[in-house]
Amino acid sequence: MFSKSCEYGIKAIIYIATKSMDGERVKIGEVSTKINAPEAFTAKILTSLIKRDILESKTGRFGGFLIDPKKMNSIKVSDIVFALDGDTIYRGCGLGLDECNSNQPCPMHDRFVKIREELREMLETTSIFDLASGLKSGKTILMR
Amino acid sequence: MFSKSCEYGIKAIIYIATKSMDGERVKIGEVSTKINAPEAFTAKILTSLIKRDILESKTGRFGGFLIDPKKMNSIKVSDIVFALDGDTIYRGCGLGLDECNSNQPCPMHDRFVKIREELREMLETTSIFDLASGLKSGKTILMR
DNA sequence: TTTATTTACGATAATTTTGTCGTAAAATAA
DNA sequence: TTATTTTACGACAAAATTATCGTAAATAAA
Repeated sequence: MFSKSCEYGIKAIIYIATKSMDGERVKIGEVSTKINAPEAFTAKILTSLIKRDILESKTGRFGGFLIDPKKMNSIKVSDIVFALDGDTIYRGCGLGLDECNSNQPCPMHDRFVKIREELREMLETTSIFDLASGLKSGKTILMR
Repeated sequence: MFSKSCEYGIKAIIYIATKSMDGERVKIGEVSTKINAPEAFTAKILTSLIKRDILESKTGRFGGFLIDPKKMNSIKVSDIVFALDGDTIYRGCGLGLDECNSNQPCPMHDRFVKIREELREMLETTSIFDLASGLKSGKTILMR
């Protein structure tokens, strides 16, 4: 479904958000440990999410990553997915045709549109706050 | 969503099915041309689908690929997807956790289950006959 | 049996994705 | 200013996916 980068990115953001709720910055080593992902790879992904304004960082002592709590409700999972995987998951043809629409549909077009729209709707209405709250309360986990 | 192999595999099966409806065998060159895929790669994919009993082939003159018309209703898209991509699309965690279920869910588990179940249902109820009929009647296309 | 045709198979290659490493740059405190 | 800590960045490496190629095996016609 999603690339590894995207899976790691979503998990990292959720984890950092729980910490930011308490006003704590997180260092990359802690993030990668908690989401069970390679440290350097995670760092690279976070850098690209910073460029998309999804989180902030600070270098140097007492530095680390954080997410502005005021933004947690407006940042949606779809924003992270779009930043890391682009929009093929919403817009692309399920069978890989360059152009596929209701005028010139691939054999699975109508069936796919239904699923994709639900997926898009789900990702666009699920906020970082929603997901971080579940993790913080212990209802959900990021690794087993 | 699906791997390239899977996209090619589904398209190839649909195309071969339309020909088999007319009792015609198809050669690999024609298949790859009609689905806009590399010939040798397509051949390899079809070989693995033959091993899964989804289609048949015959070597030599007047050889080629065919799908038993009697099977077209019982072969579902899910069978092709499972043969080529496995079952991670139905069973895997959206965030890549090795174990993720309602007892120990990832933050997106419940939301994902809903989408995945619909996807699974769709793939398991869509037959090769359904898709080949649409293509044969000109309602749908395999390349632009 | 010989020849022509077509798929089967295994080795190899190219590309993309995933992952690693070393060093630069920034921030802070002493 | 200097030392320490932490992210930023770019080059590089490994692994997985996608794609190609040569030859073997099968089939059938001549």
